Amino acid sequence: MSKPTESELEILSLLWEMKQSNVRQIHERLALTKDTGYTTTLKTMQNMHAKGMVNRNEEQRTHVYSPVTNQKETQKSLLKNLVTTAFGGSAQKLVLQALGEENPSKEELDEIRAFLDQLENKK
Amino acid sequence: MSKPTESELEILSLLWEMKQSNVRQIHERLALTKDTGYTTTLKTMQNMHAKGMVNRNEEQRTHVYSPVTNQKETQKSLLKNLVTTAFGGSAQKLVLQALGEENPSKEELDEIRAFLDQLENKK
DNA sequence: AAACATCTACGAAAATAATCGTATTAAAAA
DNA sequence: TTTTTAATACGATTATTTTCGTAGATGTTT
Repeated sequence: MSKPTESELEILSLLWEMKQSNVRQIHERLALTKDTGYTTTLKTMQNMHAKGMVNRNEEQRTHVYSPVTNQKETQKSLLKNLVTTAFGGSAQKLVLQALGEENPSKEELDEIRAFLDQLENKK
Repeated sequence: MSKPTESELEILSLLWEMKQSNVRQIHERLALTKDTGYTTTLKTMQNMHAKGMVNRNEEQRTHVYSPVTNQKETQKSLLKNLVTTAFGGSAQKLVLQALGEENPSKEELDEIRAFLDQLENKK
């Protein structure tokens, strides 16, 4: 799967959230934060379909789109890409940096600790 | 500072590592992993200079480039961007996902734990 | 049925990124 | 000094992304 562009990722994010959607719904969500035309959204979604990034149900006149890849899959590849290009290949550095910026709550810290323990037990 | 493109980020990474460099050196490093012409590298670096992304010392015929922003700064903004666009704004999710992929060593796990403790003490 | 609204398809334009060829100039070597 | 090497500048080309206008088809309302 090719790396989604910024615009495509915006739409993908909405599709993950909505499971499936037509162009109109996506467009209205986008229009909340972004000044863009309907046909622009349409075209982007058509492009995504042409790239095999989304499924399209054409049974009805109003096509229904859904993501091909799940969110985790995509997040994984984007993360990997960022680690490689910006963190010299070190996921460890990315994690520490992200933690430093995040200002996590006590609960979040504990959740991470639990996860670390779980990782360690696997070994 | 505008978001660097993929090519620009490759070059930035090398500049962070080398502190400063001329075009030739950067190009030779790039050429190890990528089939690209010298003038392509040159042009990209000129573009980066035009965007204010790198400094350029023109005292010598061979110009010397250096990064304007440090690595952390840039990593921070790229991370933030990824969290926003791909992780629905949740840095926590990004951290957990990254940890899951990383398969960290015992030492790395301990380093993260230490960092978590340090974060907690700050509160 | 006529007018209107709302789809998709299609193409084209504008903006951005990536690539490279050529010209020119300065330094180094012969 | 002549030749060769190596640097920058500049423009052009290609590819990709973003954007939108228009046409045509299909519903919906009056």
